[in-house]
Amino acid sequence: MGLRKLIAEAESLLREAGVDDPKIQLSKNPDYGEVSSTAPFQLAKKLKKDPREIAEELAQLIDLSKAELVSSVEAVGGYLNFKVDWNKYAESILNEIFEEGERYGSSKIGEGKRIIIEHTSVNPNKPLHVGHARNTCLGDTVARIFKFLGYDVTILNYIDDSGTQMADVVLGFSELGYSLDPPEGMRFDEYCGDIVYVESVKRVEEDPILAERRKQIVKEIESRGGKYFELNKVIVERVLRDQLKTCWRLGARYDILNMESDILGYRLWDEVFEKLKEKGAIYHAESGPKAGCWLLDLSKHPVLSKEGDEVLVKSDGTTTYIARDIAYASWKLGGTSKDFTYAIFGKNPDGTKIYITSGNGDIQLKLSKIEKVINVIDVRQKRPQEIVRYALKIMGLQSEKYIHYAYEVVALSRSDAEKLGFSPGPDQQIIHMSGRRGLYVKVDQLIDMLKKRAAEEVAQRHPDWDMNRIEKVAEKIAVGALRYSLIKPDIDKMIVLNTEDMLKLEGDTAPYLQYTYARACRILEKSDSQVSTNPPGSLMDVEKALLRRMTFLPILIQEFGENLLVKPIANYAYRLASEFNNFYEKAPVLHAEESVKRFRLGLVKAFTIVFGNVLKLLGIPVIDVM
RNA sequence: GGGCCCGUAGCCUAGCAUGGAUAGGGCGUCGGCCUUCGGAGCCGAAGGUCCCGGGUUCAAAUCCCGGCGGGCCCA
Repeated sequence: MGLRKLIAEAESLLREAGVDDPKIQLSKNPDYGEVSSTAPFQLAKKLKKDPREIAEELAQLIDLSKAELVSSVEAVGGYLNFKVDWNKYAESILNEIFEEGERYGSSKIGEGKRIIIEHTSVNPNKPLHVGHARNTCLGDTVARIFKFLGYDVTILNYIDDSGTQMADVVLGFSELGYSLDPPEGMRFDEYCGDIVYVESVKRVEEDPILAERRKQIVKEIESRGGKYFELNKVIVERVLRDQLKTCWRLGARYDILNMESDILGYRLWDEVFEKLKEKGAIYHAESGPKAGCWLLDLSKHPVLSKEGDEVLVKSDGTTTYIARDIAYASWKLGGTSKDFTYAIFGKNPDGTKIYITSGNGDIQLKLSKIEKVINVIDVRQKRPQEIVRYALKIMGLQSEKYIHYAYEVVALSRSDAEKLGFSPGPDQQIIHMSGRRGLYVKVDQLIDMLKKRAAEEVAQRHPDWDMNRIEKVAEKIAVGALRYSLIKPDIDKMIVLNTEDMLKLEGDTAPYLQYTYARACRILEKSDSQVSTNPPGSLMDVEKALLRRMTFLPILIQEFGENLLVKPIANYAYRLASEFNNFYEKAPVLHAEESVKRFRLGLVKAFTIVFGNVLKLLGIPVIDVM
């Protein structure tokens, strides 16, 4: 146990010296030791003394005779800085890493508990664009980390197969003469989204007769019968199968596909409706513009009360999107007596089964011991998600477990919008993507661009490689690059897509991380010496820095359990790679004297373990040779 | 009109939740390092009113209040 042991030791030393609740922090600068305490500042107030004096006194009081890792405590300007015996500390860190291996950084905190994560959830009428990819990559990464924390993770993908967006494409195929066969070389999801959907939307806007026809189609799809319903089913499945190819390419996987039509079909809403009525949370409007509708009473909500009540059932008896979402959310929390039945839709690349809700299915799945339900949905859905949560609370469900994992959208830069044929206004710095207008950059399109760029680099470095090998590596580089650039920024910040910048493979990018890993592999490959965890003498600064960084991982992962943030881990990956490259530059391994060489090989080996774990958590493909 | 989020060098960004010692990086610019483990690398330089103004505190990029600018949601 490296860092955690050190912190525990420093705490206990301070406690023995009489500090009740010693605060320990990581030192910012190696000159201040490994960990420090600001306890003297806290005590200064109570004791009405100079913190510098208190620090001095505490430093004197601390008894180091029982300390294992701490070698000295120094008082500097009111701080207490703990320095370690680096030879012991290094050995302790390396031993822990080698003992834990692939599990290094993981935990058992989630054992016996389930986390449900819904992500992706793209309407099945178009291909995925980069905005969707942010959702998928975030959701998939969150899932990977929860799994590492020991949780049972179930991944849902919600498929809205029965809205106006479906009627648009059904109309295109049935009334506007589009064939169900895409043009040569084009995938069905792209054909459907890029051509049929965009054209259909345009025509409906221009032609009231088509608009009327579309309304009929929506109704028929909801009624679950008739030729439009059947046609819609075909389209949904074909698009969905194509969309999943993109998701898999990004490294994501799914357990269950929840069809919106089945939420209707299984009448989950009826039960929820009765419950809400019982609780007096909904009422039937008798007059006014919303006469005939059933509304959710929001008057007691601290914020939403200012915006009026929310319609759940329209005057024609159909449910709103939010109503269905409340029903679906109740199911996720185990709050409905009815449950879906499933059929098998297919398999993930890792061989695990993907289930799909189905009226004809005979498979039952019981999702129990639910700890959290995480819904990865962009920030524009904040209000509706809050309404859902409020309704759950009224129904007596554990709404605090229902989490809207909100992230900002991906927008287009001026130059990318222009490339797509859009003319931005003079002051328009960002342009929002739009499926309806066909204004978006597709995920596969972007990965392919990255791949081409990466392949050029690989080919240059390995003139002896055949195309197949180059392509394989280039694909991994491209996917890593995209995932990293979508995961790394703060979820509260909009990403303005700039494909030119994105094609760079240097600096703070995934290829840099992958390259660093490959470099470390070369060293291990070229050596046949024994690996040692025992430092032969005093350590170089770059060795200490690398060890220090490696020992942060377990605490970092533990913190994820509290803040659910992926960004700090992406950031950590970069720092760790950077420390390794510094080490690589300044501390020769293979050409060092034997005992030094063995220890450094230990460092390199440990690095590949820790770094490999981190890359896997982030879904960045690990490459031995690139 | 109401609510939410963002604002750190030319550009992008870390740090903000849990206040602490000289605000870290990356791109770009300029200058170095391949007869030692892969130069997708490393080192150095220039570049900062941490949006503005108050407040809390021994201590504020970080917490609180009020503005400004941008984005979003609702009406």
